[in-house]
Amino acid sequence: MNEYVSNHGSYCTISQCNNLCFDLLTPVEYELLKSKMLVINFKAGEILCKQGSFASHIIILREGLVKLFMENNSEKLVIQILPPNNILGLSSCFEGSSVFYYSAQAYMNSTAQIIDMGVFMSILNSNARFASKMLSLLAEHTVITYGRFFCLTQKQTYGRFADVLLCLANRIYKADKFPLQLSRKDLAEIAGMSIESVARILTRFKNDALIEITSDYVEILDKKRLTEISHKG
Amino acid sequence: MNEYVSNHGSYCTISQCNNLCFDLLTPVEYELLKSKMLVINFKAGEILCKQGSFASHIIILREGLVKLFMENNSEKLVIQILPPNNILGLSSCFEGSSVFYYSAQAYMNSTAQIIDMGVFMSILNSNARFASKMLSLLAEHTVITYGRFFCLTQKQTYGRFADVLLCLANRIYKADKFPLQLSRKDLAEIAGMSIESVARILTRFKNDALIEITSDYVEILDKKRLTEISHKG
DNA sequence: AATTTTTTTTGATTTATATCAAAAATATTT
DNA sequence: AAATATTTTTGATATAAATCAAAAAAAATT
Repeated sequence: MNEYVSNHGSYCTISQCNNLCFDLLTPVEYELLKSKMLVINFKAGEILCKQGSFASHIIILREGLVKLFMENNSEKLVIQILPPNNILGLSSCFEGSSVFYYSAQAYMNSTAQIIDMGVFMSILNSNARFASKMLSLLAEHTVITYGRFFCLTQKQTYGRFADVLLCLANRIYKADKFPLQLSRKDLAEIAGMSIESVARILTRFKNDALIEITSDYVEILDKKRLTEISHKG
Repeated sequence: MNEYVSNHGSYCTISQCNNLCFDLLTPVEYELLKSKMLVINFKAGEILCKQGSFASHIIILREGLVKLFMENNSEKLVIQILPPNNILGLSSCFEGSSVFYYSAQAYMNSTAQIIDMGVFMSILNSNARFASKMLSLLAEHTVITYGRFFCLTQKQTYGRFADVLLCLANRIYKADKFPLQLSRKDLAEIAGMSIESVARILTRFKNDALIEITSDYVEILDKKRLTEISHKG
């Protein structure tokens, strides 16, 4: 089995684009960017950008935790969960496009830098290394989306949920024991299943001593078996 | 309902990145690129690139039809169907990455230009407008993947299959009557369902006078209702 | 502290769709 | 043209997971 396949799980939800490389900008470009940049605080539950609305800016999440999702009248799909130091809106950077293709909502109080799209695009068109870096970030993000796409379409509930737990531990909280800031509803949404299924899987994982879960934290007890479950699907 | 949501169907499978903008290159860059470029013919069924293998090149499909897919031991997910004049491998263009994250296989005899990844990356790092254009192409591709992700995870079989038919008509063949070059197995794979489900849906659509299908062509008779089915899911 | 509201868990039922099995149709080979 | 192999269709059954319903637990409000 090749390395990538065996890593589907860890590619599942979280981007690792931490280095945003404003150091690639010239002083003039940096000043220009700063002059068109705002810092905004979002409260838990607030919307950072809305699917279908005019993509007038690029957003860099600096603190907090955010979900990207698509929705229509009845359905909702979480595309990705974004920890701090990730950029949001790159997929709207193409000619003829001027809208966001997903919404972003804060799970908790969050801080973001908001950069004017026009300025961002003009810098892209003048600074090759910066543009390359942004291509690189979008590529990385896209690969993560592929992994999640595979996970949600090919694996069944236990495998999907094992993936979610591993992602939370490995990518978001970077610890095997982490605070439980997400509700069963949030988890269900991320894992693409019903709330009841989440409850059932949690009880099962708990009984099998794979995890410990209380009202305020989760601890992964048997990462090896959880990874096996993720791979089996 | 916003415009994007109502367009999920048409975003479902096919990229429209036709203009590849080698005209953005300087003469020197163009010569360099050409010197490191090969043209290769692939027979139906042949593999253009293999998931997990070293991404030593960027591929531009010039003729034919290709599917991009991810697979593990037992499962297979078609990420996208690529008509001619599309670029393949941009998602491997990031630092630290050197592998393809999907495989590509030709549905029919196809022709592709193969460009050395090192040369491609070095041009990206020196030509801002070219790099911007590539970012733009990847962004467009990513948005299409989002649409397909939504389709495959949120819609059920009839909606998904209506989407596939509409995509074939609108994006690939650009006609309501088109040759049936894909087997039921191919269609099932694209729509993410079993072959038997495809057969059942086709009989149903035929009986309801939505389409006409023979051994060598498909004709869409009622695009409006098919679109409704796609939207309802 | 008692009451109300919300969230979570558990059990029973339903449903969409896969799988299994076999027949029919089509394509390929002899 | 006949025989064989493959693909497609149709029907019956199985299954994973959603939905429905209600109880239990936790959180919020009075």
